Amino acid sequence: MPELPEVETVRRTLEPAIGARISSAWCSGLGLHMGRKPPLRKLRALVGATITGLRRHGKYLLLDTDRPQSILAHLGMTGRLRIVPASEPRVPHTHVVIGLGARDLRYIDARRFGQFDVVERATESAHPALAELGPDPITDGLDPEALHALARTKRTTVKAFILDQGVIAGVGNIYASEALWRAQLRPTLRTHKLTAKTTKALIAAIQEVLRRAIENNGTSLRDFVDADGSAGSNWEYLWVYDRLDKPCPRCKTSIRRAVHQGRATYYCPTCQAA
DNA sequence: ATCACGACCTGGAGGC
DNA sequence: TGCCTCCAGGTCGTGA
Repeated sequence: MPELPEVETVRRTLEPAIGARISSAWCSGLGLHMGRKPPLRKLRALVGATITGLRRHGKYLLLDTDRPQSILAHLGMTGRLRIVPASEPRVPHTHVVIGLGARDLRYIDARRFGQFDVVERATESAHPALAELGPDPITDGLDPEALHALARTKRTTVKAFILDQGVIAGVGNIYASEALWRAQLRPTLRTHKLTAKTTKALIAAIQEVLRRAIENNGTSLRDFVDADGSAGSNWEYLWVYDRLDKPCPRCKTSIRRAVHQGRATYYCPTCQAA
């Protein structure tokens, strides 16, 4: 579900939690991604700490505290972070509850593909989840020459390339299709065929697609909501994703769907010819 | 070493 | 109504 724009939307709607003091911690006891359980003892050790900031890198969210530790969260496919009154009943699949006085910060994740951890800020860049991440296209920017050089060393497709979190952090399956349509590149194009010019166009397309989605508070195709429970509106603005047989907004050809590496890809067979 | 695939989970949608 | 199959925004380990 959540790609960079959705995580950024969550980050922004969590900002009212800055300044709040952690009053309690609870976990369901069930494992999340790879069966790993959120670290209840480390979370309980943060009782009394104050939340001082919220950062995002790619699809990862970091909640900083006034201690040397930060809380690391990844929403997987169905993860949600919500701020709700502490009196509100827990919905099914609630896996972490961090009490903030009268409010709770709750992590809810039906499929349990998400991640939740406590990290030492001083060494966070060595954390397995963060160590291999590429640059964040919004906060770090993307260097055309570096990306072009990397593309030339690979034999994979351009779609797999931009989905690789070690290359670019934050692009997921929806925005990969959208960015490739915007850049007019065939998803199956091999990366070593990218030129300096098409690499630049690809970077511009990725950034435009992500920025536009952030402006629209993310894409809610099925069940994405922000920390206040609101759905994003970017689904209204998708050019190709989930638009099988609908007209291409550029040339009116029917949008096609193909499966690459087990993931659905939507594209225009006419104007994504390169 | 690189790349593509299946597995990990649950729920919703659609067909019969 | 109910059962069955398929599909889903992510990531990792496996085996080719």
